[in-house]
This record gives sequence, structure tokens and C-alpha cells, in this order.
Amino acid sequence: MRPAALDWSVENCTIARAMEILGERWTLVVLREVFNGVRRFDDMRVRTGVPRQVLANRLAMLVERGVLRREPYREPGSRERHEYRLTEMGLDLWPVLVAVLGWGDRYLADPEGSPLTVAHRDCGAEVRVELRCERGHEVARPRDVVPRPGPGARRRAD
Amino acid sequence: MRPAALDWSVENCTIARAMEILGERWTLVVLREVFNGVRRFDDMRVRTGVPRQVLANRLAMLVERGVLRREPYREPGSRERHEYRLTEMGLDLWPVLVAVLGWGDRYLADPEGSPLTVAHRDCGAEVRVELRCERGHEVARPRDVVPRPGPGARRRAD
DNA sequence: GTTGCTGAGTCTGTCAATCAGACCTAGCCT
DNA sequence: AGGCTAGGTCTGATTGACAGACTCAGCAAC
Repeated sequence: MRPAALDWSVENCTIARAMEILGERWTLVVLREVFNGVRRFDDMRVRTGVPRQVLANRLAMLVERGVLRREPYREPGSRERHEYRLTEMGLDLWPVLVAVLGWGDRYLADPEGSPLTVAHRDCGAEVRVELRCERGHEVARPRDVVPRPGPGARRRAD
Repeated sequence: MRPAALDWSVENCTIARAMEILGERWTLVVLREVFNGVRRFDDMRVRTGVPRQVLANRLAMLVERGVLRREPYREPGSRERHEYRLTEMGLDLWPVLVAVLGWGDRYLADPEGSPLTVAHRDCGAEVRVELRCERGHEVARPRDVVPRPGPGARRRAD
């Protein structure tokens, strides 16, 4: 039984495009830092262990792609420097980060648990991602999700 | 104001561990194929354009890490071959994939829309990820999520 | 029984990316 | 003038990506 997916082109796949940005070894780790409020080059470098060059490249790429913006700041007694902050596009990566965190926590954590959780600002309870359909049903099991061609789907040329 | 995150070690961070698996350029694209029902080496290769060697490496890594399993199958008139299927660990990546898809669709899609959507098996409506806290509140805006140290958090040694 | 086909790889050589470590630089402070 | 600091850049060695050719097992047709 030939999978239906074989009939469709993937050249405009948005997952592949997203992974051009997110799918480099350190990108999401850098973003984790920014989400955690760490915004400065050296703090990130010390915490993540990413080589300077790579960190500089990643930050530049993320700024260029519109995920981060570079903002000047000045502490008293210091010259002006720059820090990195999330744009709206960057903030919208929260669900991705929380999803990855949830999966990592389940399968890759040390016995004592995850070093990081995320909480709801208003009530303090832990936040998780959920799959939910547009009619409001919760999608409990992974097998209840089925892929299908979207509005931008194109038939394969070959 | 020094970010609180600087006091905590990140050496056991589950996001970093997850990204050791997912954070390679083609991993999630390969998984997209498997979720779409494409399970065979050559189909994946033709659809994704990943070089053979890289695809072979990725598949082997995903099998080794427990995300995929390699299953024998035999079509009539052919010798036995292998296909790749999701383990439970792999199936639990659905939320990650849907989150990445949602973000990519919002910021990186062509004008006509995304080539791929995911639907609820029972009702056919489109499925999205949502952030929701344990008390059941929907977390509407990214800014309503705050990170905090989890049970496995360790103070920094330095 | 030799030739050819197919799916699923491996081998090889080139080129780009990663990494560690040293070096640089602008402005501030002494 | 000399030193400190944040945020880089430069250099050379190692690793990974990639394209294209080659391999290999089993089936099938001649």
C-alpha cells in the first residue's frame, strides 16, 4: 500500500523551512537562554558552552531571520553594548520550546527530574503543550492525529 | 538586573539533550516523512533530497536512540527488506512536529498556505498545539509563560 | 546461467561547518 | 599609561555534508 504522501511535493514544506532556522545544533539552546532572560553574549557563552564563533553566527542568523533583535543598552560606568531580545516571531516559539522540553523531560531527564519547568504567570501552575482540534476536542493519543495535504499542497511533478 | 537563570546550571538541560537528537538539519524532515506514512529508504530520499549517506546516518541514529524501529517486511516477488516505524517515543514527537509546523505556517509559508495540515482522526477538524496550565487555563499570550527551575535544577558550581 | 533490475545501502573525494584557543578592540577606571 | 571587560575576530585542526560512483542480495526474464 503506497502512502498517499508520495503524490505530494514537499518543496514548499514549512517544517523544512522552519528547520533551516531551528535545526542547527545550538539554535534552540540559545533561544532557551533568551527565553530564560539571558540576553548577553558572554552570559550565553559561559552557560551554554557554545564556541564564541558559533554563538556569534547563530545570533547573527537569528537576528537576520527576525527571531531576535539586537538592542543597545548601557549600564552606568560602561560603554554602550548590545543585548538580544525576542521579536514577536521569536516569542511565538514558546510552544515549540515547551513541546521539546516536554518530550525531553519524558525521555531524557535525569532521575531527579527536569532542571527547568514553565509556569502560568497568573496562577503559577505548570504549563504543557496540548494537541487540540478546532472544534475543541482534546487529542489524547498521538495516533488520533492524521496528516493531510493543506491549501498550499502541490502534486508532484515527476 | 541579573537574570535569575544565571544561578542555575544547565548541564542536565533536557532541551539540550533533545536537540542532540532533533537538532540536526534533516532529523525532523525525516520524521515528517515517517509521520506521513513514508517508511522506506528510497521514498524518503527522493522526497526529501537528503543525500544517501546522511539519510542512512540519520535513520541509524534515530533507531539507536529509540525514536524509530527497523522492521522487516516482504512484498510478494521481492526479497525481505526493512522499513522504519515510529516507536512510542517517536509518536510522542507529534506535539513537537505540530508546534514547528504551526510556527512555520505562520511565518514561513508561501502565500497560498501550508502544504501540510494535521487533522483530528475522529472529527476531521484541524489540530493545533495549545499551551495550557495544569489547572486548565489556556495560556493565550507567550508572555504569560514564565520559566522557573524544576526539580532537577542544580546551582551553578562556579 | 548470465544478464539486468531494484532497494538499500557503502566508498571516495571535495567543500563547508564546528571547535578550541589565541588575539583584538572600544571605552571605562585607576 | 596600563589594566579590565564585553563582545567579538582570526587561525588551524577536526568533523560533517554532499554528490557521484560503486556494491550487494535476491528476484526475474532471456
